Amino acid sequence: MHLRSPALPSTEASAPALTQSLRADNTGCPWHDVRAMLRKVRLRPTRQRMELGWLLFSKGDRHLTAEMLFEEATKARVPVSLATVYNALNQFTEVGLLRQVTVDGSKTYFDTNISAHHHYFVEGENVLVDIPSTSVALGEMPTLEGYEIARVDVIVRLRRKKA
Amino acid sequence: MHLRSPALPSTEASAPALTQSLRADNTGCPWHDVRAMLRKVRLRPTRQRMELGWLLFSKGDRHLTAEMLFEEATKARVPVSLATVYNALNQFTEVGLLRQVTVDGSKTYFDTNISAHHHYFVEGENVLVDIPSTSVALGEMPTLEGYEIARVDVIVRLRRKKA
DNA sequence: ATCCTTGCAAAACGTTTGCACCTCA
DNA sequence: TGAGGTGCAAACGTTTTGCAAGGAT
Repeated sequence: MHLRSPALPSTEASAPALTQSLRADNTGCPWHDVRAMLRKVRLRPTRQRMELGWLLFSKGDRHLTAEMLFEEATKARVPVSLATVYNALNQFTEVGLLRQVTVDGSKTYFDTNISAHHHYFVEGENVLVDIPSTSVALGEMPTLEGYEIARVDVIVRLRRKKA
Repeated sequence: MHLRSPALPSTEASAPALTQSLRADNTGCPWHDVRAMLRKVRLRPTRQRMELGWLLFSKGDRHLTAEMLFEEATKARVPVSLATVYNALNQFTEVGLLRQVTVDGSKTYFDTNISAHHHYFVEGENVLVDIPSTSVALGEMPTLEGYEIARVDVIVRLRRKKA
């Protein structure tokens, strides 16, 4: 899975996520960055979290499932168990380093881009692509009394146009 | 689960879904309606599908999981297996009588309101509430070349405001 | 020294499927 | 009667958890 369509803009080529918000202090040394990042959110900089953090945040904005990250770690000869990948992803999400994107109920995607934005989801290919937040104008959103808006998720489901 | 908050508008009180689109031919006799509905979509009007259709569509717009519908059937002394509930919900969705709403990856909700609209999701309570389509103004939506928009899902996540 | 994290395997969860029996047209 | 639906239990894929061993401060 995770086929990248030629028609889709590259989502992996934007500015490294390490330079964003919580993940500031970019000095050019990735190891230092991930360590600083982990310190900032009060997670012990263990070898596994460092490696996973590096895999996640050194390549721009990404949309990964636990399985994808696990495979990537395996290919990169980073010894880590799947359970630890799940743990790390959940912990990173809890402290706001990642954002969960729910798209079809079967798989959970984690987005390294934690700024306000929405998503294309390409049906059949199961690829998530960011929509720049400026492209979507949400009108005023009526809130229910006693409640406040925690987040607004917009998913634009695309299908390949038939010629 | 499925707690209904007093602050939320009743979602079960709108016009019976049976009167909508595919589910037209409302003559006031529910059994006749469900039977007609099933005939229209070429599904055999078996006892289970009739009962489930009745439970689903005779109470206005609803957001149910398979488990919820199964419980409801059980309480109503309708003998049906969970597998059959899943089958029926999936078949109803395939033929356009229901719409699936994915909200958090763990459970799949089925919405009896198949017209264009979006949802509130109340965190913690796990309740879905329709947002009238007129309340949300989506700006122009850039499509990717070679693709067309299949659907746009908007989920406004609400949390209880702390006093 | 203490608490936290890891890895593994097993459990949990929602959902789907295989198959014998039943039922609707 | 025959295509198709049902029920049960077992299989499934994803995610979580319990626990013993290892690592961080």
